[in-house]
Amino acid sequence: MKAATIRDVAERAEVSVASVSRVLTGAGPVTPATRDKVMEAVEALQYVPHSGARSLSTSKTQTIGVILPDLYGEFFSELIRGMDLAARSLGYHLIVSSSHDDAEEASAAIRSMRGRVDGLIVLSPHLDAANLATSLAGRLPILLMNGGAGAGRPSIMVDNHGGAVQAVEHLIATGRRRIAHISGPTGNLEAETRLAGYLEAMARANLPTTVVEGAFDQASGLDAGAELARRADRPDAIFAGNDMMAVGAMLALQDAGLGVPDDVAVVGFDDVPIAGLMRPGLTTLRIHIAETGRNALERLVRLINAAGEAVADTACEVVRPELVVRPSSDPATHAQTTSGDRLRASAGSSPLEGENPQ
Amino acid sequence: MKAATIRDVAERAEVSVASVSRVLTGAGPVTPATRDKVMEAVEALQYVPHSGARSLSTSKTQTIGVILPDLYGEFFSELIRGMDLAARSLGYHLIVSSSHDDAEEASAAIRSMRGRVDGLIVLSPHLDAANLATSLAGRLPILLMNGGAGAGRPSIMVDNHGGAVQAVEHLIATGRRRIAHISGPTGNLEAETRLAGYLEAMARANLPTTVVEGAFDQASGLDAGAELARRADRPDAIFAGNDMMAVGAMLALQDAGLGVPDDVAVVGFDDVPIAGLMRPGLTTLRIHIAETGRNALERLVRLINAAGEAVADTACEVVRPELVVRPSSDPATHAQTTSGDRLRASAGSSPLEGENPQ
DNA sequence: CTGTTAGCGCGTTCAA
DNA sequence: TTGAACGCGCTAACAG
Repeated sequence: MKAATIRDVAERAEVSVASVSRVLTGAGPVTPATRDKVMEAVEALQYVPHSGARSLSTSKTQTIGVILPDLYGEFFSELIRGMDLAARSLGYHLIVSSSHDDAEEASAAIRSMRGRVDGLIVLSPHLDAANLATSLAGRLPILLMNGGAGAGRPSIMVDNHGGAVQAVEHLIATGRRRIAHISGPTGNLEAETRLAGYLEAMARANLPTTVVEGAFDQASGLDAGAELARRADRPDAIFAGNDMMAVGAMLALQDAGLGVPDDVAVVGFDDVPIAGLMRPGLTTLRIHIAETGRNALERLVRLINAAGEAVADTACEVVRPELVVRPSSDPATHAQTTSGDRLRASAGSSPLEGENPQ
Repeated sequence: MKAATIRDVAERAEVSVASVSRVLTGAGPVTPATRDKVMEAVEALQYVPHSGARSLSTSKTQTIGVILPDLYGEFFSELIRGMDLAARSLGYHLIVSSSHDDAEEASAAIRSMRGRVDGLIVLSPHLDAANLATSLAGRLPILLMNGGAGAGRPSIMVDNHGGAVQAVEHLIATGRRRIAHISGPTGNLEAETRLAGYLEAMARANLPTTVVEGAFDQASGLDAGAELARRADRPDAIFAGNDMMAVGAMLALQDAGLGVPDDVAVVGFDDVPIAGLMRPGLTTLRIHIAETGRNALERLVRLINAAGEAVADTACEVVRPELVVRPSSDPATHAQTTSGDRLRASAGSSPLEGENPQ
């Protein structure tokens, strides 16, 4: 009744377990005759190697862990999709662990990964957690995507500052002056860097700043948008710290009877799929999210394969967001986007398209 | 340089490995004195138990595998989010494996899970794969969510037929008569059941049917919507097989200069987050996606814990979708939805809200 | 209460 | 080319 082991196969095939192992792993010399006997037994017994046991003896799990703060929203799901695609093609499995708000939880999650994964990708927007990660992981290869706190460690980060500056400069260039910012939560590195970029660009242009703190989700964007809409010195543009808040803000503005972009322009960050589906389409800073995920995973695998020797890869790779102008900030783009091309482009802009989705 | 093992800890603490194990697992009697010695050594050596090895000896991995066709779109990400939340609170890890278009790929994925997981949740809209799953899994507890092909197996399925009927009846009740359907891809069980529901409801009302096949993604919804908009006998309502296609169709209609819902009403299926964020808000059939995911995981864990004995759980749990009327099908709801309440409700309608999202 | 030992299932030397 | 034996790191019996 129990699942067959390598020993059962060996007995039935009347060979040693070593031969079975050699046949199944493809390594080592094997006579066609014994190979056939083994394969026959494997078929008959419906044998499938126990990957846990294999891992223990090879000390390779062919699994990589992904630690992230949450799984909510399109940003993370796109990222994971890219990672999963890469993992599949490289023969790796993906084990995800989310909902790590604070550093303590995150480090516990990291700890529980030992012996379960060959490497880790850590997305932690909290500085503390990032430090903990590097120390707790021991000799486990780690790739940081924590928003910039991975000095001297292999990492990938988005140029949040540069992106924010681009956003603000775009708004200024299109004639906006009272530009408000809906920031991400305090303590979040990405959020703080984007805020800093906004402040710097505004200062450089000698414009007054307005900041409302959000929480990187739609609801907080809605609240912030509503608040800004009520103000006496209502802004003529809003730069939100991410797309989800931008979407919320846009709805709040519309609900308040304000036109986007006529009364208020809106710019987001990330270019999640929904950004191109909103009406008006949301101007944003495009990160090829899925592709970035794929890239991260591939780099980690490279790191794993080079374990020990080449510690040369200690660089921080920077992803430069690209400004995508859509109607939410520029009425001039309205015309182009009345055809379906925009949606198609939006859906198919990444090399990593899903197949057969439901 | 290598990570410390239980033996290293035992040596340093001057006790046996058994005592170390007892302290760490909490099982078995231990003197406070030895406990302290062990803990000291654990601290000093930064020891973390090797979960792979532990799994091998306990034959429990504390990991469950999720096999799904794709990771694209909000449906799956929401589902996984719910599962992940439940897994965390139950002390389980989640290993996801997607992009299994055909039955062969899916069964390969299932096979590779042996020895790596304690149970499996399989979402396969292909009947073949479902059958394969049940046979390939061996003695591994399995929960099917494949759209209805899990006769006699623990499974959860959505009442796709009933949902489709609800959608059509709603459209008829609001005065629509030329109701077209954008179906999911042929061969997909969910798609076919929803189509059947549409056909049946239309036949019952003595109305002529129009069906355009889509692929459950936005792009195909866009194409289908454009085609329907061009037709001489343009429909006055579209029921799409899922929300993503409904969104695409809505954009195509708007791009064609048609008003939603004035010229054409649109209804989707699933109630993914974006449904409530579209303008107009999309009428749809709500499945509490994340909650369903959580429920699935909890049930599988129950199955795992009862392994062997109670094979009583062989039921097919049915999730009944609930019609959520939004402006895309009913202008009358416009008024209520100009306030932010709708968004908030949409974002917070599930008990499973994410925290600290980015 | 503690230590010794035998597996868990597999890969992998090392002789033969 | 093959097979016997060892070890991966840990838990769980069983003695002491």
